[in-house]
Amino acid sequence: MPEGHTVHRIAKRFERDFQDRKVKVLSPQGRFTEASIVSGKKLTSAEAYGKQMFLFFGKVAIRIHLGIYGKWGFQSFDSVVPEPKGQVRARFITSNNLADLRGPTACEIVDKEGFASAISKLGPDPLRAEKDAIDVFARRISSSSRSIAELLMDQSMVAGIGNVYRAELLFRARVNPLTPGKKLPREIIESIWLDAEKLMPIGVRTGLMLTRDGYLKASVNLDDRYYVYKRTGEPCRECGGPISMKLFSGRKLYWCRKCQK
DNA sequence: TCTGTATGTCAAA
DNA sequence: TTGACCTACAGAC
Repeated sequence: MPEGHTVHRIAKRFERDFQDRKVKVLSPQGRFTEASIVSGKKLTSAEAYGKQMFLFFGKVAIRIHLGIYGKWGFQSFDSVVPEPKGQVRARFITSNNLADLRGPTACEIVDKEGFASAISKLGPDPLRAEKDAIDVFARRISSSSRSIAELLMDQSMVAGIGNVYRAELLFRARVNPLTPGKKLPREIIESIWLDAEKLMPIGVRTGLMLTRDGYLKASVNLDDRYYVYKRTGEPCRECGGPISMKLFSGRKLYWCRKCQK
């Protein structure tokens, strides 16, 4: 489930189970030919920036982007390392833990410059609580004539939001997704940012994108966790009208025409 | 066994 | 704007 919260969650897991340990790095599938460059070295840190994760082995890092298919699998073991199943691009092994990476868009070694270059392309990340982030976000949004729906998916505007959080944040703000950024009042833009800062940590904590009010109550059925995402034609939870969907910039955009005018 | 789908990004047309 | 990338899985035949 690769929006930003997933990547931050994975980075925490690497900190817990792999950091400060010597890690064997392999590529069972064979396509991560650079694995040997860092294999056997100590993992010094694991950092998430938006949808990208950097595993640092001293001066160099592995940059990983899950893309749309990418997934991680974790296992603990006592003595015998389990055989890899399916297409494992990269495998990380300590004495008792392993992590398998499948189907990433990016898995490559970067040096300090490569790391700097990658993060320089990103806007502020609501999960990194950077100072002034809300101002940077508001300034960028309000200086663009592109729609807010496009802008929220643009990683140079804000890092870590994807198609699900986009749909849900815009519904929660009752904003029409096609509104140009520069037409949005400043307080609405700021409220979207603050809402992302509120929702995304819940995603990190639970591993689920829980976006409805009351989301943390045990009584909420997981099938009912979204307001609009993937609910085409179903009744809006607020007004009862049908949820709309259209392909917009190649991605499915969901919204309620009545609530999000 | 085959088809469709997915929380993403990039390059080519 | 479209296709390519690339993996697993659900559901239809």
